[in-house]
Amino acid sequence: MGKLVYGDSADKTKMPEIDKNSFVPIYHQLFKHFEKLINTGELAPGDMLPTEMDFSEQLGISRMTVRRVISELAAAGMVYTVKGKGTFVSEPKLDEITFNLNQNLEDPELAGEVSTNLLECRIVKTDERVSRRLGIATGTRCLFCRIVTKNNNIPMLYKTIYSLYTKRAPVIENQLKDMSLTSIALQHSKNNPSRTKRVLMSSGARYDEPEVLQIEPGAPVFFMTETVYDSGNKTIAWGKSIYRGDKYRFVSYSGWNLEALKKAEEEYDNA
Amino acid sequence: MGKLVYGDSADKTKMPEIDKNSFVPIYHQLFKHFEKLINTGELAPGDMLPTEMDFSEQLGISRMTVRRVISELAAAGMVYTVKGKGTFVSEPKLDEITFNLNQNLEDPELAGEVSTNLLECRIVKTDERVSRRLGIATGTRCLFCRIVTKNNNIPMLYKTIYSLYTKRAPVIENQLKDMSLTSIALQHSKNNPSRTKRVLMSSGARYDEPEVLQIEPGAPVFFMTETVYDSGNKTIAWGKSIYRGDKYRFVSYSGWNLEALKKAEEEYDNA
DNA sequence: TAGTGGTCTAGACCACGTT
DNA sequence: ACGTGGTCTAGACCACTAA
Repeated sequence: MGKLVYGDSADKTKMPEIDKNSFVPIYHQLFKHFEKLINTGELAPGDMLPTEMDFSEQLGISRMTVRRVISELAAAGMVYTVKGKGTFVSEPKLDEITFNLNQNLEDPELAGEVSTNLLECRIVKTDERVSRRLGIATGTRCLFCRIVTKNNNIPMLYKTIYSLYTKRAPVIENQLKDMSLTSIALQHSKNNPSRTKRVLMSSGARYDEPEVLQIEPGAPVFFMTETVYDSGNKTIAWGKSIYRGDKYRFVSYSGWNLEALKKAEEEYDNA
Repeated sequence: MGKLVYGDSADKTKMPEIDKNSFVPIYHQLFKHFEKLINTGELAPGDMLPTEMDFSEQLGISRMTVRRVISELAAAGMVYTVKGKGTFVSEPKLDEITFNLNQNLEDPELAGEVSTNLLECRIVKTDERVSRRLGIATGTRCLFCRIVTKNNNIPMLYKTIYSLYTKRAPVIENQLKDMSLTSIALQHSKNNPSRTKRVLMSSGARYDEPEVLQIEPGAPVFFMTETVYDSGNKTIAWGKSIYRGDKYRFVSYSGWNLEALKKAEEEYDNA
């Protein structure tokens, strides 16, 4: 790896220009400077950054301000610090594979008229099978719904949900549009949801799924279960979602910690 | 939501005890204090925290130290700040669904003897189809491999990869064990990988997949493509992975206190 | 011993929201 | 006018690394 010490004789030329009177905070100017150097490869993985004192002295800014920049770069995964040695450029994390489901629901491919059909919605007393899933006594009152989401009138997603019905709030069909299991649980259970667990599987369409989603039996689908817990670790809702395999795909990008970068930018934009 | 202002008359009783002489940094003690209050629900979403000055004065610590704690809580998503108003406890983000693939590869369910079989591995000149995928000229030299990963001698995962072969490094079979596409690209391409894109789909086994994975044609599988780019946005490797649907499942937790949830489940599973 | 990052202080001034 | 968080300073002392 490069042992290029970015400082040495080239100090002054490599130092960024900081406008202290700008409405843009100093730490943000410095952050952008390093973000660019690292992304363009001018600073390669393994390279050492100038020391905090170098920056402080040569730019005429406080060491604490320099430290803020470095800690934000570290949070973004772009650099790491070693006590007693210095600050170094990280290797990009290429094997961190995380698929975000929410992004996908707003996929441009899915843009168009989105509609939600409530196929069934009623209060049921749980049978043994559902009771076991929810970890509650058989015969407990539950809200039971089956919902299909369509895009340009093509069925895309089929949800079946069970939620404790301890609040006895009225069930309003309009409110169920785009409703997630957590918001349904929030509306109908006295216990507020505080945690969820989701399991994603690959499966073939079965039972009533082919008919509802208008696909062949056995056609590829994503099968996801959701379990919603309250703060006491009690299950208050359970649901399954069937995503048409020919319509949904999950995308993951990795490299530099893009989320942290986005966050930092959003925070700045909001401020 | 709760409008309980945690401060007011109860200030002193609610203030944490800080040991300034502890080897544990003050900011870490304070962070743990709030993490606990928020996880146990003593501080509920919407509640306002004491002001930075309150802490600074009543605990006898610097405001900058208090600010560090708050910024770390904010980075963890537990609180948010509003300029001119105060610091407030966030709602847990229950609908942030992210499936992490790496966790899953170390799934306890998959524990056992893991072996990697190299079905095929040679240098090829790319045909038109592969060239288009890699965005390179037809006939470019590429490393081509087909790998199957077995667990207790049961095939679980079937990978096919293409990587630019510009480095002409020797291909050592031992090194291919547990090798990701990015590390193969790193070894055999002169251009260092800097970004990857992955697409996850639900599919049915086809082509030679049923035979390799010892499953029925059409059986549910996760189908994932990976594309590796260098810093100039050029593709340097491409691969597809077929995960047996009956063996792999992706789990996602969201909300507060994820560690506690996992623990509780493990205890339940063991019981 | 000299240099590095890690923690912490006690102020300063500012922009913003509420009263 | 006042209180809030946001930015920034100019120091201090510490623990760790390396020569």
